[in-house]
Amino acid sequence: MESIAEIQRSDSAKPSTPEIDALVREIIDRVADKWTMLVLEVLEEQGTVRFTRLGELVGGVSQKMLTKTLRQMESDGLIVRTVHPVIPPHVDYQLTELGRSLSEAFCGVWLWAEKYHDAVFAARQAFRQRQRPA
Amino acid sequence: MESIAEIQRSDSAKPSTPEIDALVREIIDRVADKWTMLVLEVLEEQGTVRFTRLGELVGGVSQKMLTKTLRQMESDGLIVRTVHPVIPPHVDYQLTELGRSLSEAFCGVWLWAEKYHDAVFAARQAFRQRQRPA
DNA sequence: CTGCATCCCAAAGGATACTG
DNA sequence: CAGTATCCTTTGGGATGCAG
Repeated sequence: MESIAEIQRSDSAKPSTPEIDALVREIIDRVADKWTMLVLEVLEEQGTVRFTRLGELVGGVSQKMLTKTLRQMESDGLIVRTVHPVIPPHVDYQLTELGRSLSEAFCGVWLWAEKYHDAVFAARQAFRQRQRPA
Repeated sequence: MESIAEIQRSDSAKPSTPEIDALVREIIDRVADKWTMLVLEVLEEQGTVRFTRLGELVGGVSQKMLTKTLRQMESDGLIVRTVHPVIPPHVDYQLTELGRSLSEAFCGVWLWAEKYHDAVFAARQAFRQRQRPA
């Protein structure tokens, strides 16, 4: 197993073996999802939330995608889904410890967006100008 | 319609006005993109990289999506695109200060993925078991 | 109320061929 | 080399109807 491949990159900042890299990639792909992040944020702020309310708070999500996203997050261990066997049905969602940790990790991006959105919009405008030189 | 709904959120941890919220949402939508994050990471680690090499390092990206992603990132002020007018053409990309700051912000998610990917996979397996009770 | 199933359309994305 | 243009497949996502 000790091939040359492992030795030659001892200066790498991250000790990413190809296999770990693939795993991490898989997670990033999954997690770098619009609805996942928004649901995560809502649950972080609101605690325990019911299905319909969650859809309202997220905003602009179809119930189809909401269901899909929630199932996926549940499968990934980010949230717990609790069904109260009453009529009418009552289902609520909340973050797991894992979910909270991801929310915290993503917080940096959120703060970045809050801090630099105007810089981004300015850059876009400048870019458009550059593309249209009369 | 709702009457009290607007007043009751003065205790929110984040001072998000509806307008800022929409802007931030827009940025998150844009930035919570698979290829954007991967390109960002490659450029963070490698510094200045050429088009083809970038595609190789990112891995699994079609040149169509790579081009699209790069254009978008350039427009958003995350990267600079430098064209060297030689034959054959030589174009390289590097992060701007803004791009580096986003990379840093996203670093938390990266570390999260590295730390918890096995927890996620375990959760998935447990979930599958739960769904197949005989 | 919560969601699954279906139909259907629009957008994302891959493969390939071609150009400066 | 660094794209653009084209075609085609996959996925996203809205609408509706229905069940528990």
